[in-house]
Amino acid sequence: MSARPANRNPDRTRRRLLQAAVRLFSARGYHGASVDQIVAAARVNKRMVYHYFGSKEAIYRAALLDVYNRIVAAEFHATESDASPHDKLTRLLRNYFDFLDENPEFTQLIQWENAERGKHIAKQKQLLSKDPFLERFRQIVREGMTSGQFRQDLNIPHLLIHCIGLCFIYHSNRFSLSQGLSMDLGDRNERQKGLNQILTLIFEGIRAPDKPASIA
Amino acid sequence: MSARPANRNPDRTRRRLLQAAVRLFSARGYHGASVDQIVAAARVNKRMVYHYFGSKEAIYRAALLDVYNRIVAAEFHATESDASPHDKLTRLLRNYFDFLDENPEFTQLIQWENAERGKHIAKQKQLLSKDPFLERFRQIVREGMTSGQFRQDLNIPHLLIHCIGLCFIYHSNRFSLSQGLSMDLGDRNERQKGLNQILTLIFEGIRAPDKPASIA
Amino acid sequence: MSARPANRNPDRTRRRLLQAAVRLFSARGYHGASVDQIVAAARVNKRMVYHYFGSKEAIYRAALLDVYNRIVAAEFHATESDASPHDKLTRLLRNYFDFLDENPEFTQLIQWENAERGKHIAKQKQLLSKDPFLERFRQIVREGMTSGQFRQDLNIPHLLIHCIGLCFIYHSNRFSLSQGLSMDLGDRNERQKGLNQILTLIFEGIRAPDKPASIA
Amino acid sequence: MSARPANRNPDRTRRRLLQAAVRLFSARGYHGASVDQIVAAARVNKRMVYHYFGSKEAIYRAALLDVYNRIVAAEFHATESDASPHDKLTRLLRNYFDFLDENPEFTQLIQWENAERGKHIAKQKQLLSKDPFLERFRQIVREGMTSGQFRQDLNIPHLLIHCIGLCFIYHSNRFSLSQGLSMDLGDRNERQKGLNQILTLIFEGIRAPDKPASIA
DNA sequence: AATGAATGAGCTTTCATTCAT
DNA sequence: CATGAATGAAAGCTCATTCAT
Repeated sequence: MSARPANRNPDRTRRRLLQAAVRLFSARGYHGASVDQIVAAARVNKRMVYHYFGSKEAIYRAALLDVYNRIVAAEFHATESDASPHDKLTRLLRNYFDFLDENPEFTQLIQWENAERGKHIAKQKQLLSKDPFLERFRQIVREGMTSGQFRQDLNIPHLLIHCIGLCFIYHSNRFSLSQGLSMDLGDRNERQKGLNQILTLIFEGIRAPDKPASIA
Repeated sequence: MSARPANRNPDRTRRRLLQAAVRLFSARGYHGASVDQIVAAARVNKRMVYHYFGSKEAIYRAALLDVYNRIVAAEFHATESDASPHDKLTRLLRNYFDFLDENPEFTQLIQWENAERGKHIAKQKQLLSKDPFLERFRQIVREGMTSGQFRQDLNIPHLLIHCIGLCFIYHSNRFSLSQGLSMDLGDRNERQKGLNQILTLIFEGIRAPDKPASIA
Repeated sequence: MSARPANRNPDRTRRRLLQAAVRLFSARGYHGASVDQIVAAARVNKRMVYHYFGSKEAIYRAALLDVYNRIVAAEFHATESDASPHDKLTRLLRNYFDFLDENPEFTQLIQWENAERGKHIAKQKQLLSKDPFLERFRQIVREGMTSGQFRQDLNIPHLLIHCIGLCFIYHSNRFSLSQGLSMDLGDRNERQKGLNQILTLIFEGIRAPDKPASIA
Repeated sequence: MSARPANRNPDRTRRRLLQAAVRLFSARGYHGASVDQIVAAARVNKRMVYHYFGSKEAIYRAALLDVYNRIVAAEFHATESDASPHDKLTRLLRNYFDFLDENPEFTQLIQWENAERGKHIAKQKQLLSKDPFLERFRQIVREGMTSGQFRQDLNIPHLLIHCIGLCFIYHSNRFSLSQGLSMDLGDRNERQKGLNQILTLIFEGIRAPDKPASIA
């Protein structure tokens, strides 16, 4: 028979903390965001961070895991199995590009994390173990190579890196490029223009030498 | 016959501070590196940071400017004017890729700075005003388009972004990719393998449709 | 059976801080007293200043408010309603003079604050809104004017300033006057001697021209 | 044959420092003004403070002495010897009131110094030894007492304190009074209105009981 | 005479964390 | 489960002062 009926809501408290952590860590990085700011944004007691997560680093890793789960959930699976490798890959890349577009918290946390030389990723074994994008990419490229539509000498892991690089740069270096090139990469139309040329570049770059270009 | 001969050397003091700042800020970012750490690394009195630069943010911007000056100094000019656009571009991209390889402080500071949404770059007007890589890239691609060796429908700014993205990703996302792909992008050989495929990709991707592939 | 029984007492901590702040700020002024000195005097952790008040300036304003509340609490009300205006005013002035005498922290903080051109007072709206001394003074002087015992041409606000000035100077300029006049204004008897002449001065100065002097 | 002809001007340097010190110490007090601010305002090298004065406290005392010299220089002597004590005193008080009005640096430094309990005055023996206002005041009041125009029971030192208090309060408590009385004591007209009533108060207060009021 | 470099102690404030209730 | 008090260390920065030239 407590005086205050039910100010306790463990799920909500934890969820709020995690949301605030994702927001602030992605915006300011590990050192740039303080525990005080997180609990203020989540409007919960500071002690709760230690109750639910244990330390600042732990809640940071939880935030990292949370955004990773978003790309896992994305799955990129909506490709009909009877489409051509070209069409499948087009779709996959568009989906990936759009995912980055729509999930700036993911993009930014990855960038902070790489800037810190993967310090926290290394301690979080679950991470990146089964990125669906990676797996689907491999399958499709192999299929294209087997069917003879793609070049035979492709190094798939590096090609994957190239695709990621082509998409990622629009977010990771958005500010320095915008300033250096006097254009606004914050504009979505500009980014979509970039994506279209990325697709041309990739497909011209990987199609088998004797195959015609746009048939595939 | 002074007791301590090493005293009183303003140039050296300033240089040491800047070096230490470049090193620490590139490794840990603005919030991750403290003034105390910088002066300890530079082995000068803390007060000197404020004497020579005025604030932590000011020495950070000085560090940013310093690494920018390195890419300006690189110039990438060693291309013979009678070479083909293909050869020129190959050389330029190799030089750029190698520059990133050999200047991790540049690469990382750019990454931290973009992670902070270009907060400090915006205040430092000198920055990126005349990146030599940009200019040379434009010239060469225009030449290739004019001579008919490159496609006519290329969007040059975005193509530049693509090239930068293809090179940058090997450094910017090195740690998350290494973990996700179970390969070591810290290995230079691996990166050079990537660069070779980048060149293929680019030149297949941009050459004019009816031109043969490897002649250019 | 706790080891240290004195722990964990928020009221006491806040109270101690405020007391120490009043003491030190009144003795040394805003810039002359440091947070370190205040927490040392209060024997609490330095962090608590920011926990309870937020900043040095905020605890200074709290100290200012605290001493103001003392003069509000004084009220100066012990005047019988059937006494003459002369007697009432005598009593009021004696009470005010004695209040300044017994509350050097009030006197000094007001002086510091005026020396700083009222910088902090301006931000603290609660201050001085209803000083009881002011109100009672107005009432009594009006009564004396209405009854014809005081001059009709009195400017009440300025008369109030004069009374305050006559009392305040014994504290505000105590040190420069003591030195210049070779007398010790720190001596209470000396001050009471001054008060007696103040009363003569005031009542001779304000009584109606045709009224006899010492009857009233 | 020095390279720089004559950047040396010891008098000017010292004068600049002293001016800046008077300005800043009167505005912010001893602890509120820093040596850095003073040399910045004086636009001279910081070392010069120690060259010409020796320490921060020494230049503060020099500033104190400088403003004291201003009241010494004022002298308040322009009273014709054949005027009545009443007229002489009127003139003296007006001059003093106006002096305070026109020398806020004097007024404020005295206030800071008293707020610090005369800490520095005590070390500066020259100060206040021969304040001309004090001496002239004594003479005039004695003359009025001897001639029978002023009361015989006046305590001259305290009367002097009263006069100073009546004048000083308009400056020393200007800010707290302005707020408490909802009037602007920064306005010169308002202050002159106060001065007029001060004169009435004083002369009514001190004139001999049987003498008519306004003849003198 | 004058300069600017250099210093160590101290400033106000914020950090991540733990304790008591 | 939840709260707010409490802590010591460290943050960025300024202090008055001295040294070398």
